[in-house]
Amino acid sequence: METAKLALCFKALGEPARLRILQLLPLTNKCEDVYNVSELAEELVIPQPTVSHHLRILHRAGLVQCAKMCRDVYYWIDQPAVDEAFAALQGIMKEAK
Amino acid sequence: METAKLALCFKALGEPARLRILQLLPLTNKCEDVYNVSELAEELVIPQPTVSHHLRILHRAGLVQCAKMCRDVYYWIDQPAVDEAFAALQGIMKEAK
DNA sequence: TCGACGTATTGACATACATCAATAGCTTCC
DNA sequence: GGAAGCTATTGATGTATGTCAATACGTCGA
Repeated sequence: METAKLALCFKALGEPARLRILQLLPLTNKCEDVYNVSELAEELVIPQPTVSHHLRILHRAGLVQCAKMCRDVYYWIDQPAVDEAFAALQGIMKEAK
Repeated sequence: METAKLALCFKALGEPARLRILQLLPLTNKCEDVYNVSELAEELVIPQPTVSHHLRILHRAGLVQCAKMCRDVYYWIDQPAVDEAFAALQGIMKEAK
């Protein structure tokens, strides 16, 4: 992974509001009883557009995926992508002699 | 680890310039032939104050340590701290049902 | 078709931050 | 003691970004 994309991943993770969102997202798309965006906003006591903004950043970083179901949009964590980011970081750090 | 400190770690990692610095830092403080700050700056073609600024951010996040040797200051990666940050992220993500 | 609901976008605003030049603080060497 | 070298700090500047209100867009149900 190039460093620009890797930095994008960590930048996405470097915001308390987005970490709070990740706390509420499922690790797969197979889960039932999952929050849609509005429910996330209500749960976090954060305006819905702000939550949508943060989800967009997480999605652009490739850390979460989403699917539209009827009127709702559901997001979930792309755990392999998270693992890959950390592996890339380890790779960068091990370049040192 | 509280989310505020965790976000600080990832914010520190979310900058290409700082990832480039990490590429040059050793994983322990036992290494020989290691760059001091000025040599890092020269190697990266980044002004020395800018490198110092980034090192400060990495240090405040707890991701690197430093030691003063004579006139030079040497920085190295605190790998246990990096691992701990990733473990904390995994813990946050696994809170989801 | 119209209204209600869920989500994304836009615009405005304040704050955070990366970057660099200048320079201050220390340490070492002559 | 003074010059040179290494690092950190300060100040200035432009850009990036988090936050929110307003609203547009799309979907569903009556």
